[in-house]
Amino acid sequence: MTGQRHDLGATFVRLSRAVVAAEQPVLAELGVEMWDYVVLSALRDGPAHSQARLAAATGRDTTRLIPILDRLEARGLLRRTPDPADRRNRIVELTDSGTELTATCQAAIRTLEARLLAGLPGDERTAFITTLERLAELISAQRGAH
Amino acid sequence: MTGQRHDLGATFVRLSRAVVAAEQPVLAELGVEMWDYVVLSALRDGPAHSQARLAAATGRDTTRLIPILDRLEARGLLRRTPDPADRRNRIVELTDSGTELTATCQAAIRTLEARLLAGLPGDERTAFITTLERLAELISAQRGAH
DNA sequence: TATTGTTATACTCTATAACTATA
DNA sequence: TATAGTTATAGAGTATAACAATA
Repeated sequence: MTGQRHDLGATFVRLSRAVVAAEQPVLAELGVEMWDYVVLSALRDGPAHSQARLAAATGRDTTRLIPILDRLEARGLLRRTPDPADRRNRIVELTDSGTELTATCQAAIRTLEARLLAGLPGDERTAFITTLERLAELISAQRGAH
Repeated sequence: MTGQRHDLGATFVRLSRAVVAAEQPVLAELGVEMWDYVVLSALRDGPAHSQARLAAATGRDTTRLIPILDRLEARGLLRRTPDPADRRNRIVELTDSGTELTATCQAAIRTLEARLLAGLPGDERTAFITTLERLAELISAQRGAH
């Protein structure tokens, strides 16, 4: 008997919805949808060697990823080039303008998050973030082992 | 610059999906879907004075709630009775068998959650849960004030 | 007339299954 | 033949609008 008041899952879902709802207008002002941002962020640290890998990294399947990539490519934010080593694969990478927009978005998101977390004392906040990240990895690992 | 590695929203969404995915088979074994469980849980502490309130409490709108209530009522897990004071309203409450099943589900969910959290040291775990609940309330309040 | 619950319709999102090209 | 990407179709989930009962 832990005295937990709510279910963990319900609380996570509730928080997710609240945070996403708060983030959407911030991104919309930059002309970016939530899933655009997820894809751009996934490419921030370097190109994806195939669309399949990018889909796995972002939690979408390949078919749902395509219209997003189409849109972002049409806006000149990323490039899809066939991999010379295996021309079935498309290497996906940010353009300069994509890198710039991604940084702008991320800064805006971080500012918002700081505001959302402002009600927590500083040390509690950092401890929370640390545990949260650790838990996300732990649970992902458990699922992987299913 | 906080040194956060991932976006808060992305981490919450990732965790939500992982936890829900883990919970679904546990509930399915009891013949309960996720949204059934959300509704049953909302009624655990007492009847809802109208379906509209129940919808708000569970984050569904009234139209989406109805088929769920139909199903649970047909299974004899809850009752919808017109409020004598205003017969437009339906009071929704668990039957005895609904109360029993809800308790069984909740116990199963709590067991699963304990397993998911088992990788965290005890004191870190309780601190995390405390902050999580507090943050959920904080952010809900901020949204309410929009 | 306004509101609760209900039903019916339309729309969006997601998943499944074919199709093209490379290997 | 197998795989990456793409396109097309079908299905589930969600939202919008009309309807009946009550106030």
